[in-house]
Amino acid sequence: MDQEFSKNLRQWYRKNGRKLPWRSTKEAYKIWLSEIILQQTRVNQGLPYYEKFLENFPFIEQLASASEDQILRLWQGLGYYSRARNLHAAAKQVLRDFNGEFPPDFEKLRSIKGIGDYTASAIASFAFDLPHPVVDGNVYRFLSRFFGMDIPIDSSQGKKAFNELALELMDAQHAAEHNQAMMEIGSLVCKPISPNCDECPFSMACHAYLYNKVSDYPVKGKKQPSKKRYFHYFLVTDGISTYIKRRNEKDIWQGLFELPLVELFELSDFPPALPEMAKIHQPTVSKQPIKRKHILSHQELHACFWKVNIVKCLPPKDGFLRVKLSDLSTFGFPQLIVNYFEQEGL
DNA sequence: AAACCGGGGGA
DNA sequence: TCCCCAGGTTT
Repeated sequence: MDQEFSKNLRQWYRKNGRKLPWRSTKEAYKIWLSEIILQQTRVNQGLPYYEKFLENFPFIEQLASASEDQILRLWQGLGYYSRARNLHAAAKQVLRDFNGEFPPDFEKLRSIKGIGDYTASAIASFAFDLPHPVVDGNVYRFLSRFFGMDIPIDSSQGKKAFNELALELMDAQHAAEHNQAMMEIGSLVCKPISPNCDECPFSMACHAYLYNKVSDYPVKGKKQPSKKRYFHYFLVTDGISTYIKRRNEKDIWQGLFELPLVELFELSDFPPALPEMAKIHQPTVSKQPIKRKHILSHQELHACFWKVNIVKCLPPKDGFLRVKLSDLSTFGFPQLIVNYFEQEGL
């Protein structure tokens, strides 16, 4: 334990830290909710979702008794939808196994769906003041630069090394404030690009700063190239209803809904075979599709949206749902399709 | 250990 | 364009 380091850090934090809603509570439920939402998500992007979820589910009982579809609908647009499915499972798990209260115990927290090392440490420290160090992207970067860590942060050995380092630096008497401060200085000062070393209280002892190698840290492993995929979506409608289907495969957007889809292996400017339900009543296919490129972190999606007008939407089959156009907003869709609906005025 | 899983914003 | 974000689960 390095009390001097932590003392300086926390002093900086008390003066410069942001006031955020989840920092002004000790309720484990609210802290947990914020941590799940903020996984791989910027504060400004997650903030409205945090408010929205708390309005709909002030207590964990209400979240647990909600439908997964309702949760996915509220999560729409935030990405990494397994977080939403795990959120629901975790709420039920806490009710069943822990009587509705998050346990003040790292290993028990760690056993809850969607809670890994970081989130378990965050809840343990923020809600219960237990001395577990949080190591998120901000902390990796700050420690990596300050100590000149040459081990990749995304390797198993790297994670272990940074965890041990963060534990040594922690003042166990001030776990919550120390952890908030570690992340905050990484976020506000020790930024990925052009960090504010001039105003950093630790620059005079920072390895990367002293050797003018700030941009060399943190060291990371290789990144995988993104794959291209080609989607043709069909809005089959009689002006009143259309067809949608839930994605259940082990693939992107699991649990969300989408339009009838034909996926091709290469770019094509004309529609492939129409979906089954569009082949009746002399379908009128739009001459030109609406094209959209949608970038995920690991995939590049090229989508064509074809509008198919038919006389009447017959009852669905093959797992499709027939829904009113005016009810589309009650289902959770990927952002790619939400954007298309908006362009169509739906 | 490596692959997979979204969407947005800043430089 | 590329990088990164209050990471976790699956293979």
